[in-house]
Amino acid sequence: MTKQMVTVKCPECGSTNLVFDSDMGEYVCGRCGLVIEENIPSQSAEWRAFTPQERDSRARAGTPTDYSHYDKGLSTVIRVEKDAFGRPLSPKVKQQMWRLRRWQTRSKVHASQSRNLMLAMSELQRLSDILHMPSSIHDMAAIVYRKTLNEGLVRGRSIGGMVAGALYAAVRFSKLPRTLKEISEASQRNQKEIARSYGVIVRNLDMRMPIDDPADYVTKVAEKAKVSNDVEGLAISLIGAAKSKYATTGKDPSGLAAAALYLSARMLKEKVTQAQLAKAANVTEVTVRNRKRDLMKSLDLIKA
DNA sequence: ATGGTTTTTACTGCGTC
DNA sequence: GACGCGGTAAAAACCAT
Repeated sequence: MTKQMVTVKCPECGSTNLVFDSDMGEYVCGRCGLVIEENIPSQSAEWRAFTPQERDSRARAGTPTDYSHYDKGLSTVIRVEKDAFGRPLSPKVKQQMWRLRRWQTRSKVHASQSRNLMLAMSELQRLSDILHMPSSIHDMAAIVYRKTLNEGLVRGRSIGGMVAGALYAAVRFSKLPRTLKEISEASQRNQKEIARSYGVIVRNLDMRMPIDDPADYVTKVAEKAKVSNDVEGLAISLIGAAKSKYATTGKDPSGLAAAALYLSARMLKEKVTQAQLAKAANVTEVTVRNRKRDLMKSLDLIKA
């Protein structure tokens, strides 16, 4: 087993003491023990295996790998002193065995947590697939979830809700223009529950969330409504201007994005109807109009 | 629970193609 | 006449207290 230091920071505890374990093909944080797998392929298992045999019989080519794999497939007792034939082990191997056993006992002690994680991770995978989440977000959500589990925050709350909350936290943290609504539709829970989970996570894990910027939503809405890049660019600068003039707080960011796009399109003589933009932004035409009025007022725009 | 804020629903009038 | 646009009033949804 070769070990080498790497320069990456542990996403969980910030320690730079990450160790690469080539046998397992994963990084392990020297301080908190978090396991991080390199290059997680975005493949999911659409089945759940409850026994190793079941897993083998249903597996596709290639193992679904994922550092969130709940128990690393360890299900046997690891002996430290002797090998399978009763012969004593060399010191080097012995050391390996200790290490393995530490992991194993750890996962045994936390058997219920492992079970929980397994369920949670397959749910997370499901959501990520539906929502086409980038793998970086998926990973981050997994880490967040692990953390909430360790803090005992899941107790008394539904796993699915907490998973969705963790995912939303990852999304918000990375300033991705995804709404709570989208996530709640993918998971089959109401928004309130997920919002509550999200709140619990943010509060207890001390996550500092960047305020969500309407400009981030412009891209998304623009794409959906199929407007040109010129319009999109103008809309972003419009929002930037409005932001510096107090006019954007407390309003639905996607509505604002839609309004900015509408104004920009009109200035550049591109034809897009309010209805199209409203639909793309998942708001009403009325909201688009209201935001448009706000924008015009705060930016002293004359009608074009 | 309550009150304040924002979004939605529903409806109306105006201009244009 | 249908369509896009602008507005309003009232209901509904949301949020903090």
